[in-house]
Amino acid sequence: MALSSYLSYIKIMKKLASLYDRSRVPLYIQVASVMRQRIESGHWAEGDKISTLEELEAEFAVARVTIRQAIELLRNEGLLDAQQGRGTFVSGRPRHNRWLNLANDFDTMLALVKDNVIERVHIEENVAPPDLDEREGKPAEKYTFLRSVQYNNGEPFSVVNLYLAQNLFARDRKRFSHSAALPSIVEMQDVRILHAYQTLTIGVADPETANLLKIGLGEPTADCRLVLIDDANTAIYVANIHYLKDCFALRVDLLNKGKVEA
Amino acid sequence: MALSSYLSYIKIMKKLASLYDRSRVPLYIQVASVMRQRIESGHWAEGDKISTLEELEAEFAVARVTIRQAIELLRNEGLLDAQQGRGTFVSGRPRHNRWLNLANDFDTMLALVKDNVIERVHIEENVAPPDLDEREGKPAEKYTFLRSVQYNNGEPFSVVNLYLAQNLFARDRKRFSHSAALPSIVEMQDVRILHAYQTLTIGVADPETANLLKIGLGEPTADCRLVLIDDANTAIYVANIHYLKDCFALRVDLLNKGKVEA
DNA sequence: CTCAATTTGTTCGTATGTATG
DNA sequence: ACATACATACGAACAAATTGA
Repeated sequence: MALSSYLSYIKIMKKLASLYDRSRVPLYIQVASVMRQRIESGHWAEGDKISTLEELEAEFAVARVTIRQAIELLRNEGLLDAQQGRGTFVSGRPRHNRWLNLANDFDTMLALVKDNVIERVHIEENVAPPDLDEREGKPAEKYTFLRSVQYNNGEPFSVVNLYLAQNLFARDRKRFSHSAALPSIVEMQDVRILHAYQTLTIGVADPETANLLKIGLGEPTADCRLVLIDDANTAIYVANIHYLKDCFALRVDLLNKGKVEA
Repeated sequence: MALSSYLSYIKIMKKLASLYDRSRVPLYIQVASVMRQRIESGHWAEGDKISTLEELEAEFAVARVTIRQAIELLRNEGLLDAQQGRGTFVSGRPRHNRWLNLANDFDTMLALVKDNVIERVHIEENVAPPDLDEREGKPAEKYTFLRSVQYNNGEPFSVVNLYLAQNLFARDRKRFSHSAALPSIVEMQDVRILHAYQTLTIGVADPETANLLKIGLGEPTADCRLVLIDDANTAIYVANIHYLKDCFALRVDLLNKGKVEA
């Protein structure tokens, strides 16, 4: 059966060439993500008529029904409005979520943390040290592990997993248990912070984080690791912070030596 | 049929309570993402025996087959090795990709860009200005649009979409067409850059970006926008850069006023 | 007003993928 | 491994609404 095997070859090649082996996420969701981005960025402005189904089919190289599924998703989000015979229109813009400007110097970071509404969801004393990079100083003997959730307008936007040197925690259990740790540490006159290493990467939500932030497992998050080193080269504060991917931006004027713009 | 409607109610509630309505990404992929993260972060170290299927079923609250699908994915990536009767073991770690440290001040940015291997994939002169934020100065009359791809070890890791003021481009077409624009601009003695606004966010790959970076549509990327403002408050350089999510980190010592660590 | 072109909406059949128990 | 249910995706045909000539 030369013909049929040739046909199945075509079919397989088509499959391989498709976008599908690169991500395995349902196609209509991928398409919807891109369209959502176009609306959010203003590339498709509110009130605009977007491309026709036929054009979108061609652009994304998918079937009509798949485009319609994507549009249906965005309709439910209130972003699109499809009208038979007329076209599909942009009916709204996702609420602007980039209200949080991440800190880029210590003072800004402090100011940012001070206003945080936090909820401690877990505290455990005398735990073993977290893994540390070679540049991140030496571990203290014991730590207290604190997990908290930050809220903005009642919505969770970040989860903090903090290892705080046990001796520091013991100095003011009450305060550390109920409010942000950073200001408390800074106020301690005898604690000298020599370094505050911050590392920002893109990660994925593990089950706990996903639950606390109310997002799906494996969805991307902005992961910020903050390590404070004291004058004995001890990592007294090791925080892994997971931010919702949409809630923040990191704005800097590179010519202004790290000063953060408002 | 009171019973059957009750049963379907149960079914629906179970569905709603599941992780599924939060992300719609196939469950086994979500599970695989989390397990991949654990390996990458060292939480599951190479050679370790990971939890049994039963434990994983319980932890993720999914069926056994779903766990096995996730494990199968990671087996194909060479990260896991399942042996009947013995258990499942970590057999490798995803290649360490965080080789790129994003710049946080102008000089570092320049140094970083100078070594870039770029490939221009598109050039178009005399295009209309891009959308500008109110803080991003005034647009020039015309721009040249340049799209390029950056490579590291033959692998693409970022796509740059650059709007360069037309008059600047015209001053050295050849050089701008084949190498990074930033150094060329800095060398122009009569061009004074007053601001270099950088904004980092998490975005999603549109079709062009996905193709150039060889990733799936809608996968997360790190989006860096860089706008240079000259002494006439004109945005002479507007770049939207999409980085692969895994290739970079942004490391800063917050106490060292924006200086970037090596 | 009618006609034709355009555009979205609906449906069928088929194949494959996902998830449970 | 199996049986079941439902989701995803394609292609194609047809229906219904809108627009403008």
